[in-house]
Amino acid sequence: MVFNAATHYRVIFVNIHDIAAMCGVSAATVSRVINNSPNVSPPTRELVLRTMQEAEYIPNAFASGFGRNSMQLAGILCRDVANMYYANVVSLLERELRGKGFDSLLCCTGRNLTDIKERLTSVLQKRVNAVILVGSAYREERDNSHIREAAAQAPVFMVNAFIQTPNVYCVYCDERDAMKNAVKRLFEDGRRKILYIHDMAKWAWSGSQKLAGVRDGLTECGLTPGDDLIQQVTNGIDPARRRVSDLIERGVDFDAALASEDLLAIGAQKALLAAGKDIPVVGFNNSQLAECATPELSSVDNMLETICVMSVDFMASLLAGNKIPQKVVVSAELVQRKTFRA
Amino acid sequence: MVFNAATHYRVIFVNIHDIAAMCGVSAATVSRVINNSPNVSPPTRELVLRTMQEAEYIPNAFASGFGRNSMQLAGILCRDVANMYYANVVSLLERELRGKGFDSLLCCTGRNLTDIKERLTSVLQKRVNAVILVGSAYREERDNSHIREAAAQAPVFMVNAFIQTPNVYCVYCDERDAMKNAVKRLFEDGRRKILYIHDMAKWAWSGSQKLAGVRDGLTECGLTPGDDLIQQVTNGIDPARRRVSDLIERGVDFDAALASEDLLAIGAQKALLAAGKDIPVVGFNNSQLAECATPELSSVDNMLETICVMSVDFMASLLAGNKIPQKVVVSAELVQRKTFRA
DNA sequence: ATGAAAGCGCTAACAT
DNA sequence: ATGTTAGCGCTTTCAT
Repeated sequence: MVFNAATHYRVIFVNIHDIAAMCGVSAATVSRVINNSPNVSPPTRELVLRTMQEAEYIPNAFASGFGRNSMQLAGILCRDVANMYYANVVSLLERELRGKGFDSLLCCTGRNLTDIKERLTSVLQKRVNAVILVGSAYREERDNSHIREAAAQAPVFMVNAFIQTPNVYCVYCDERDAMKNAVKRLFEDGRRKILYIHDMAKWAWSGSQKLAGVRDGLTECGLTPGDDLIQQVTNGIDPARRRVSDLIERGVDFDAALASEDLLAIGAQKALLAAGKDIPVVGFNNSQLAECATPELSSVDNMLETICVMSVDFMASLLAGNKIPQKVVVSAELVQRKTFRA
Repeated sequence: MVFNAATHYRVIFVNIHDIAAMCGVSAATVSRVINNSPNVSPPTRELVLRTMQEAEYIPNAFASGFGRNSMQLAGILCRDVANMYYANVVSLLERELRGKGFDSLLCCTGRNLTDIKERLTSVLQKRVNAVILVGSAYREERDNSHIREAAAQAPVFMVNAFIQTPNVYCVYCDERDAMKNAVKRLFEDGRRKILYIHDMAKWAWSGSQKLAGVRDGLTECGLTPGDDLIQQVTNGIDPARRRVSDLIERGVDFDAALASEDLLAIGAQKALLAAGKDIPVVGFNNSQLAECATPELSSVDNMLETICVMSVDFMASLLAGNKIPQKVVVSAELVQRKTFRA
């Protein structure tokens, strides 16, 4: 038994040997009962079970994991769960992982590379069965050696990002294609001057994919991507609103607004509303924010649920010794609400 | 060394003895270096450090925790991180915990009591140093024995909920008082028919606190809480919107709307906007949704950051052997935006 | 069906 | 300053 005797509370842990002693059997037998091995006689099992109950015995999961060399743990890294997008992903991943018997070690890294590396190490020290990297923020522009090194210790799964390197597996949404299609839908609706507003930081792979998609779309429609109509702002409702207001004031001409994130679309929407300008607005992520907007925002759904379910399925499959694809790409879908109907 | 040899990837774990052998020292010395004990000669430390680097040695955190009988882990339970409110709390808790050297085991339980109990056990099996219960959803109306039992294994911290029982520590916002004050502010603004819209499920302590606060406020202002003006709906924008539309259609008279959650306030706001009815609207939680609304929603801030920081500080303090209060209550604050200025 | 014993990777006395 | 040794709680051969 272990007495955890901090000054103001006291906890007694009874262990497998205590139970064994109480039952007059060996620890091995108790272990067999816990892991319901068939090789235990019904009466013995019965006795052990009852004793465990009475003694309020709780098996130590890590000791057990220690013995069998698997902590049944996945490390989930994201920039910040307070961000709705990541919160959604984490929620889905946790649910799927639990369904397969894995616990989730959550780690919010921020965007600082030094911190990220440190957190990666921290997670690997817990001997997680896999590390799951959420979002394209973990893909550095040039040097991804930290990910390669992590992958040397445990399989790495990237949710909505892609890096080609051994033991790293990626499931992501084709955001480039999604943006191209959004532009085309707006074009088909008769729009010829489409404003694209984004918050792409230089290092963001996802951001550059979306931007490329917008350019693809414009080109395919025979439009020229004017500099005025591709606007970069810092993330947030207000920066987007201010920028769009500015554009309107300056007399910049546009007949639709497309954004790289719902939050930005909402900012744009607010500016348009204030100016009495009624044109289509399309966001991205199809988050709850889109429904909160008035009028409700049309938004590109990047299939988070599908992606998360697949990622965890693949993880389990890999851990079970199967071969899995290094890369899976799923297509997005435009969810049409009030601000744009094709 | 341990070879993790699933079919399609291979991982080699080098352990403390490998390093010791490579350096020609004992494992104890390596351990000392890892935990930077002063009792190691500079050259030896140097050698060990270099060797660890070269061998890409990553200490096993759980083995170490095993040895010192503390996993440096906290279990965070919430209904669902996809909910912005919980996401916020989890984010804050994780940040604070990490700052104090604790990892976060995240567990989304849903609202089913059987599931909750199972998850509680699951978390306790990981020998967490503390379990943190987020939200009042964990306080059952009558039987809280599962929490008491958990508290027998590890200190339990409740974020924004309260149960009086040994080894359970609670930090929460005085939502009753907050609601009372919100009502009074609306009264002072000249409002006499205040609609309160909430989604209180019977078991929700937080919900009943808020409702009581509304009643307190009405009473103190000499108003009678008419049944028509206290409306319960299921959570979500649409239910709230529909209900408020109904009320307006039925000619129910009210001159302000107060809600138990921002989401409901947004629903109410949409109905009011559609009906061209311009009256104050006040939400609760001061979530990002409040800023997304148009016009921006005034909302009661329940001091999440303060609460989370205090909770983790207390946890660390308790684990360090100090005495901490079983209950701390903080007051809320009305954040004024477009929909209501006192 | 059950037990004995070694070992998982590390820490923490206790020696020296 | 360094090594030796005995655990931490459980799993897992290998016997019986």
